Amino acid sequence: MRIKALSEATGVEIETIRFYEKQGLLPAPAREANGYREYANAHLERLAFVRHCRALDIPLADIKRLLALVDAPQADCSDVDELVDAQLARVRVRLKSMRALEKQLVQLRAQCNGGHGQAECGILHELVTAAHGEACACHAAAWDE
Amino acid sequence: MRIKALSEATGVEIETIRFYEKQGLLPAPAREANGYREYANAHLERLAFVRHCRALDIPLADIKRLLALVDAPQADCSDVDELVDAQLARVRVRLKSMRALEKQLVQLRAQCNGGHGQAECGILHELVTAAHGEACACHAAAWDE
DNA sequence: GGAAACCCTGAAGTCGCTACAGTGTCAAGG
DNA sequence: CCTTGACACTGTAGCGACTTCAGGGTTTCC
Repeated sequence: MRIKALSEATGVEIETIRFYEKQGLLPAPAREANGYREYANAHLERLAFVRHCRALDIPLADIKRLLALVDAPQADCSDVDELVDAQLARVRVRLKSMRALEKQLVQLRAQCNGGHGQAECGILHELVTAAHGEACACHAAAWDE
Repeated sequence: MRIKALSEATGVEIETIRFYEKQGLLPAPAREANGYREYANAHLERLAFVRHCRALDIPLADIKRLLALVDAPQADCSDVDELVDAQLARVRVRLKSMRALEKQLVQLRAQCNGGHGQAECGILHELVTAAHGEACACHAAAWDE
């Protein structure tokens, strides 16, 4: 199949497919006489694998390592373990901060009680004073000048 | 105060401060005779505002708009509303996908039951077959070579 | 034979920093 | 006087994972 067919079969944009090839995540396919790429099913599977990993937010470098392990006949796969653990840890850290973030935004949003045209916008006011508070509290220095 | 004092007062790295200036988020300060930047309290407050917004993961372009609104005498601030809503929506989308992500990773992690040296790594197997399933199910085309 | 749809390459742009290279300034210590 | 060290400056390149663009070539259909 040609690149467009592969793109449609996997839902991956054409540019991204070429990008993966350049990055060594997808083996360079055979070429037709005119130079067009010609993909086989193996490419489709490998691309699907890459995308599945990306959906798990695994970085490209790590996916490369995983691919090497998939290809390896009988390698010790404790690396895979580690990699997934590391990924899970990263995700949990971000999850935590995103939850905090949502909470703050909800609170902020509540500041605006429809008083739009007014001199003082609740949200802006909140943002400014919160920022001010942080600057003072966290690093109590340099207030002279 | 000089750039280092500002950096310490706000916890923002020096390079980042200069970067914000270049991006137009922080007004260019006065210079000493030797060319060193000389910041006033207004800069500190503005920088704190920017960082507070960044902590809310608001993109720099949006912060720029917020700053314009802070400066505007009596602008209609329904823009602020919209902006915060958009930000909240973005955060919630990401939060949702991160939660799904965590779940998948936990499940994946459970596949590995200590069988490291074996021919089949549970995790790798799972990744490969899951990817395969996706490619078939979602876009049932192009399966003829 | 002309237009539309597809394909190619290589380079640059995105975002929000971070790091570097190369240089200049200034106060304190030997 | 000279050196060391901390601080400052500019401009540019790098990160990750794409996306977009410029400037072409090919195929197919009418």
